Amino acid sequence: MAVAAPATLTPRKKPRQARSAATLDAIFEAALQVLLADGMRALTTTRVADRAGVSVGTMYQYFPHKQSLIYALNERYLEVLAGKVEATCRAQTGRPVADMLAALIETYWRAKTERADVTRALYRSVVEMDNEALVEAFARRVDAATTAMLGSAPDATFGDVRMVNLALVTVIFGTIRNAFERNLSQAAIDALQVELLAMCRAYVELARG
Amino acid sequence: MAVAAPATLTPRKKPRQARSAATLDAIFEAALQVLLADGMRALTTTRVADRAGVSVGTMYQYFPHKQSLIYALNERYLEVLAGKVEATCRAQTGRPVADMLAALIETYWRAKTERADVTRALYRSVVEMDNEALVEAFARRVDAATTAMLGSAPDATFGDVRMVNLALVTVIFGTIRNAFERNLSQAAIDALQVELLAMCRAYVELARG
DNA sequence: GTAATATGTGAAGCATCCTTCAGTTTGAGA
DNA sequence: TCTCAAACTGAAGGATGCTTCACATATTAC
Repeated sequence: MAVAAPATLTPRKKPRQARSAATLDAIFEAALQVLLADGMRALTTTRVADRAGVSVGTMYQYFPHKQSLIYALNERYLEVLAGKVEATCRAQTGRPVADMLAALIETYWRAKTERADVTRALYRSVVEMDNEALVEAFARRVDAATTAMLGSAPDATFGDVRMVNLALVTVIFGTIRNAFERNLSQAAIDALQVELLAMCRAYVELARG
Repeated sequence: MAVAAPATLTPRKKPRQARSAATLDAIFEAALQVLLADGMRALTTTRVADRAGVSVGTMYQYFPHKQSLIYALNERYLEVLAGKVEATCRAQTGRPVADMLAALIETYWRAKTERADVTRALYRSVVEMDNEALVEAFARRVDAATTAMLGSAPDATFGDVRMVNLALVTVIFGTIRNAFERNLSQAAIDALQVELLAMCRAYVELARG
């Protein structure tokens, strides 16, 4: 992420020995597991530390407070997600718009599906803490990648690429999140993906010069 | 809402005198204000009671615990929202699909815009507490209304109305929520609404028999 | 006017949980 | 091997906040 994390949310120190790097990983993993198993409510410092097999004190050597742990957790997740989207955009540069759309939707959809539970759990933690800046930065990064991709399409030139891009990105991401928050059957979800793609393609058909 | 609220979330008693009805209103209003001003974090029983001008004990006469208060708050909000959507659907019965879509989007969009702050604050409270059942019921209620509306269109018959409806509803609601969670300029938001409508219309054009 | 019921009060109990720190263990370099 | 810094420990401090209950006040019914 390109955001300079607020000073208060910055980790206390970086690991210097292999041992402590492992500890840090264990803490992250434990936090995620607790979040998954028992939700945000149960995400207490003691519980995370216990599951990570370390003491609370250790956690406080890396994070000045609980919130910074959660912040870091989200940072990690969004980093990976943004990376995936960017990779897709790079791979689709110069290809037909219809392909771009399919690839973008597929990437995002799969990222959510693969670990729908993690997605949901983390999303809750984002809401609870004030991590809007993180999400904002993620959005900007993705916007840049998709706008560039769309601009490179050989079979379409848009009057206002930025507008078309905003519309597509908002619709796609919003729809996918909405789809996963309702407890739909797998069949319904799959069908929805197809419809979403159809809708985006129809829209682009209209919008291209 | 059609959900039978879980026993643990049911209010303790119903007001019998005008006095206590006013108290209840004050409590709801206070909870909303606290939520708006300082977020979920600050929503403590004492703070809500203070702002409502009653004592904590009074709150506990109506709600068995904090969570049930928040549950009731969301119930109220979703009730109003669902009512608006249903009204729109009724009004649009038998009209051209294009009009239906415009009306549905307009209704939902306006409901969110009117009090975007309330919407956001409440949404957070929904996520934090486990009020998924409430949201689920809301979704079903809206689904029923919109499906009926779509089925009544004179200028379109759909192979699978339920599928088309699911797609439209998911896209529209998802997009709108996503739009309001990013801090977009008013201009961008307005433009997005237009694009969303265009997209939905293009989709329906494809989907109708 | 009086009894019965509804409504309201708020200090105190109880539980939870974040955070610190003085002290111990482990690892790296000389 | 020895020394120093890094890493780790976990009991205890301190703060917050939910919930209760014995009591006070207001309203209604008779």
